[in-house]
Amino acid sequence: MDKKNCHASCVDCDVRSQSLFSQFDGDQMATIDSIKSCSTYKKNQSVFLEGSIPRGVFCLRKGKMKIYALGAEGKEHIVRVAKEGDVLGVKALFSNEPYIVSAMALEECSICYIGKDEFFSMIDLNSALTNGIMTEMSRELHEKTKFITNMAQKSVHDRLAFAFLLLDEIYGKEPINLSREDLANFVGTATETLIRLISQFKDEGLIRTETRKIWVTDRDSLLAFTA
Amino acid sequence: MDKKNCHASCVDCDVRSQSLFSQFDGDQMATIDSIKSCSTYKKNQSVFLEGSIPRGVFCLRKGKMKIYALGAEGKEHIVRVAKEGDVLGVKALFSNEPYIVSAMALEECSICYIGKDEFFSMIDLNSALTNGIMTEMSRELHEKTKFITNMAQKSVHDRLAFAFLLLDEIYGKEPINLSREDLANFVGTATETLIRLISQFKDEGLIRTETRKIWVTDRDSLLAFTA
DNA sequence: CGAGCGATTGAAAAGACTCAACCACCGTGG
DNA sequence: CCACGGTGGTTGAGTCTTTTCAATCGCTCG
Repeated sequence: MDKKNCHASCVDCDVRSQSLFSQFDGDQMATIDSIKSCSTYKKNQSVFLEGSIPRGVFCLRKGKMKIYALGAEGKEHIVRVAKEGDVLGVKALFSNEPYIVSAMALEECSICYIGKDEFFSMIDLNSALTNGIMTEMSRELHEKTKFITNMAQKSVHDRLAFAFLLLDEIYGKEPINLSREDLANFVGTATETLIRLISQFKDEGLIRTETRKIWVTDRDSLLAFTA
Repeated sequence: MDKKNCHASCVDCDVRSQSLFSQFDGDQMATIDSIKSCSTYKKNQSVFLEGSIPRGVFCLRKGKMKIYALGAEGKEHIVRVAKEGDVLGVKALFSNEPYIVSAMALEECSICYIGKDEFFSMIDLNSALTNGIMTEMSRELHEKTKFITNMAQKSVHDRLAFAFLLLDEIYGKEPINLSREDLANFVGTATETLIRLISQFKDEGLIRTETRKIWVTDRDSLLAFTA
């Protein structure tokens, strides 16, 4: 594994407030600090692979990751893009089955790791965490359900509009920064089709691009497509 | 509401063994019996509606239900078909948001109901239930993830093959019994397309039909499409 | 028996994919 | 410093899939 260790404390982790771990007090934070490790992953480096056995959870401190599955013919499908503060691998730990998705760093990432046993003992100590996980799971299930309906009924055009809105939130103030291929694999279409639609969206003034960077300039109009 | 009460006990409920409530002892079962109510729903009767506030959970004792969302232009998309033993509405209770899907009886159904407060006090009493719910949620999340990948990448033909396999398991020994329109709304395609594919599947000897009933006759070949 | 709904078929049009070629940028090594 | 090769991005043309619209069929339930 080609990753470097870093030694940062959860206490001053500026993404903690948005994460599952937001509800911990000082003591518990110290505990986490003592059991977690933190590594740096380079762009395109794998964090975990579909089919392998989960041994802990990951907390994304810095950077973006893509979570993807390999469909038929090995075609990659990006299930989601994870951002700072996201905790990955919790469900896999509960379902007690191998990963059904892979995770790869889209840019330089700083990722903390907590082993399975430690994570479960944290749960026993803090019932708020259990509730947080439940809430998180139901929220995610909720989102996926909507997503499936969208996927099933909408044209590629409308799905792309939806994807832009999602990604815009994930990237926050920064521009969306994905390869055309990744974008196509997120929307579920061919790269060429995606490119054609991108220029169409540009012509209509909905987005602005600069090499691979994309800015959403008209959220409302995009939203109208997904209604 | 046009539903009739029935007075059956969980103790001799023959689907309990497959449900979330399988892990209860006699005492707890008696408690549930005392707090639950049970009603009969006729075919095409709504059980709950998208947008309304969840006030409890439903346990499907007998019959099949469709769980669906309304997409753009009011087009129905069937998210799943619930069968005997399925418990519905747990996630909605946790996420504490209005239902994002509706539920309707596909045939005469017998459905038990447990109010929100009672359900949460059950959870407090039996931590195994919490675990069961977590496992259930992660399993479902797992399934939906796979489903999205399938949805995104596969042709209608292959999605239908996948749908037949799913439905075959849900219906068990009985034939799949859905209207062509419901089937189309489950697969995410137009009714006409679905009908054409059905006759194609029949020609290839993968399924057998009789009016609206469908038997899967060649699981292996269907499975090959979804690989 | 007749209305009406679900199922089916046909034909044409639209959407999306594939394949192939070409462009543009970037880093490397000579 | 420049030529080279490689990768990712873009465009065009043809083809296949899927949808749409329209018409017909067939059954069931008053």
